[in-house]
This record gives sequence, structure tokens and C-alpha cells, in this order.
Amino acid sequence: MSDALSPVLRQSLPDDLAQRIKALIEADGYAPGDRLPSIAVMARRFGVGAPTLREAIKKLETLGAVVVKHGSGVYVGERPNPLFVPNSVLAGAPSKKTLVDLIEARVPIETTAVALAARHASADDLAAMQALLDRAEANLDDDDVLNATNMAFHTAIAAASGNTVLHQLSDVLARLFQDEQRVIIDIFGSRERDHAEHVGILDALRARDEALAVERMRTHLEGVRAALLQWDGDGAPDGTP
Amino acid sequence: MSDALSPVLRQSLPDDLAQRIKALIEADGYAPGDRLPSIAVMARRFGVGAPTLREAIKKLETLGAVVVKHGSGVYVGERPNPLFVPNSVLAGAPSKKTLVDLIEARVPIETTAVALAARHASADDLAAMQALLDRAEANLDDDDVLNATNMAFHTAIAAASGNTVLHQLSDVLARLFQDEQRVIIDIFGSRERDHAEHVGILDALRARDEALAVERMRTHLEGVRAALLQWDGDGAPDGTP
DNA sequence: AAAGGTAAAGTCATCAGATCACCTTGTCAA
DNA sequence: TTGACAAGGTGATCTGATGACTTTACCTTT
Repeated sequence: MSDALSPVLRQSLPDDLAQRIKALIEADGYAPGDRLPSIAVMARRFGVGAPTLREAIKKLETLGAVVVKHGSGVYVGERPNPLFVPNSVLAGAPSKKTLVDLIEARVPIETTAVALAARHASADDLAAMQALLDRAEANLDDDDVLNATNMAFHTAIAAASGNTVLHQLSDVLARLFQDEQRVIIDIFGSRERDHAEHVGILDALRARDEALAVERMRTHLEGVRAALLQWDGDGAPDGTP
Repeated sequence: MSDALSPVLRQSLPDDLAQRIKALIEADGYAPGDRLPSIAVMARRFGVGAPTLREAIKKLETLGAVVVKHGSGVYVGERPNPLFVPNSVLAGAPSKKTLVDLIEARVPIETTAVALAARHASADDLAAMQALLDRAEANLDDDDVLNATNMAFHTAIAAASGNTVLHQLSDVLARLFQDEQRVIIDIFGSRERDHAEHVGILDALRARDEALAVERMRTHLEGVRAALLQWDGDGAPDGTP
């Protein structure tokens, strides 16, 4: 029935190697940040040529499993085993429609996350969020830092939900949204309002008021969405139909 | 302030090439399935060595932008520009906790998608869903086909929502869940019930009954979640903390 | 003329060896 | 102690060549 006598399901060598390197990382207990054996050594050990091994490493690098530092070595990535990764080779800026879709998708995800966080957030989680808000408040005039910090705040909430998938989802979506967030902030000068809303969300979390936290998160995101809709964006033509 | 005189922000050549190839695809109007110039030709044209170009292609392949067929050529992928891609080098099976997190994350996403689908689904969308359900019903005894078809049904709903991000999210999450879905189906023999629930959801969509569709989708997913919680899974140790 | 198999050309897969660029570290001098 | 420098390790990239796989065109056979 199915393709029986296929050529032993010949997976490409680099793909196979990527699996093996991944297995090696797990088996030998390499931790994030650790340096792996040099490419030359690994190539010899696996009995393959260096260029082939490089392809395997390129794949792992694309998936965030490893980080390659020229002249230094190959290191285990911070999150060596993510469920999914953002596309790092996106063509041009996302269209306005994509941005709206993005923010609309964040609403259900982040409201769910904040609800769980209201229940599960530890004292440490809350402290970390507070630290982020403090940092944001101290950098209301530095858009780079502010933007990164705000993003980290949203991600911290998702992390506190205790749900790995929601956490990773928030992380990826926020990252995709990041660049454009800057533009929006620039245009609408919503720095103070955003910050105030963040504070409100954290307050609700501290009070363990799930419904309030959800409502404030929803309002917050809807605000961004409204700003986005007003904006006469000149995003590149949508490359992802 | 920031690192001013960095070495011109030297991006690696393969990464740079990946961008350029992507740009080439867009600029020259290559459509999904089209064959790109041969590796040798592209290498010459870009003025780089073949192994280097291969690394670039490996990256694009990992991100789903292109598909490489041995002895045939390099082709543009079906979805050349996804916002994110599932990790194709996951270490071992996901833990039970990850699976529960996965299904819990699907609830807000797919209920939101089905709500939008109730409003926006076209006649064609509904027909496509019906076709999938027909195919599922005809294959209740073939778990491979059944599973793939059910997954396609969920994805079809998300597609009909009109929201690209929700669509891609559903797609990726369903794919991550797919392998384990089989185990669950096997254990709980929920083939008929699942199918009936799918039919119910489609009925609600046809009736444009948003609330009902949402409720049925929620019930459906909660059922899977409940089954999962009952299951004494022996998933591999969680590799994604 | 049609059908089938075969051979050739094109393309990806992989290797080997070498050179250059970059980072790290240890040494030596001030 | 401090600073500069020099050497070794490591990744980055190129060239050139060989093998494997696909596709296609041709040629033989019926």
C-alpha cells in the first residue's frame, strides 16, 4: 500500500546530524551557554565532512538550539528546545493586515495567560514584573529600552501562567510585533498610558483578581489594536497570504 | 552609547545570502512550487562558494521557504513566508505536561478562530470543511488518514477565520500535537465521538451561530484535554522548561 | 507507430584540503 | 599591577572533485 521499499527513508545527512547533535547535547548534559566540541572535532567524531556538519549546525542555529560565535566556538542556545521559532528571514515589514491579525491573536492568548498568572504567579514572578515596570518607568524617554522592557513584561506574565506553550507563544508573537510597536509608540505617544495600564495589570495580579486582570489586559491590547487601525500604515505588501 | 563602531555589524554570509535569495524569490515572482536556479548558478551569481550557499539554503529550508529535492532542484515552499515554524528537531516526545499545555493553549486560540469563522466563512470554506468531514467519516478505521484529516479540519476552521496569525498558530500547534493525538485516539477510541463533535461544529458554523460554535469547540477541546489528563502518559522528560 | 528500457545530462550531496578572519589567552615588558 | 603583543584554537569561506539521484531524450523492440 504505502511506499514500501523506499530507499531506507534516506533523510539528508545534515538533518540526521542535527538530530544527533541535539541528542548529544541532551545525553552529555550540556547546559545552555556551554561550549560544544569544535566543528572539526565533531566532524571527525561523526565521520562526516566539515561543510556537511556546518549545514547541520546551521539548521540548529536557525531553530535556536545553538549559537555560533566566530573564532570562539559553538554554544548551546538559551532555550535549546523551543516548540517553535519566529521566522528570522521575513521578507520586508509585515503588512498592516498582518499586524492587526497579530494583535488580535494576542488578545485571546494573553488574556488566557494573565488569567492563569493571577492564579499561579509566585512572589518571585510578581517581583520580576515589578522590576520590569520600574525599569520601564525610568526609561520612558528611551524607546529602545522601553520597548524591550514592555515586551519583557508581557512575556513575564505569560511565563507566570505556568503554561510553557502560552509562554512561548507570547514570546514569539511579541517579538514579531516588536519592530512595529516602535512605530506605533512613536506616532501615538502612548508611552505613559501604556505604562499606566501595565501597572494596573500588575496590581490586579497582586490582588489575585483574575477577572480584573483579564479585563485590563483586554482593554490594553484593544487599545493597541485601535491605535493600529487608526494608523495609516504603509506596511509592505502582504507576503504571507 | 550603544556599541557604535562595531565591525559594520557583520552578519554571517549565509544569513545574508538567505535574505538575498528570499528577496530574489519575491522580486522575480517565483511562486510556490517553482524551481529556483541551480545551486551552482546561484553561487556564481552571488559570487560565493557552493558550500556557503548551501548553508543559506539549509536555513531557508528549515524555515519552510524552500524545499530541496535531491537530483532535481531547489523549489519554493508551499508557504514561503510563515511567521513562525515548528521546531523540526525536537528531542524525543513531548512530556505529558507539555501536551496538556498545548491543548490548553489551543482552547483560546481555536475558540477565537471558530468565532471569527462563524462570521467570515465563505461558502467555499464550508464546503471544504464538509469535504474533510466526509473523508474522515470514510476513514474511521485508518488512523493515519483520520488523524491527518481531523487536523486539516481544525486548520480549515482557522483558515476561514480570515486571520492569518490564528491560522498559522492553529496549524503549528495542531502539528505539534499530531503525533500524540494518535496515541490518545488509540487509547480512548474516541474516533466516532470526535467526528460527531466535528460535525456539530460545522453545523453551528453553517447556522452562523457564533456562540454555539464557540461552545462546541470548547467542549470538544476540553474533552481531549480530559482524556489527556486521564492518560497515564509516559512522555519523555520535559526538554523545554 | 507505440511501448519500453536505456543512456546521458543536469542537479544535489558530500568530501578533502587549504587559506583567511576572529577570539581567547598566556606571556612578556614597562 | 598593568598593558601590549603574539600565538594557538576556532569558525568562515573557497576551490575542485567525486558520487548519487532525477529527469529527459533517444533508441531499441515489438
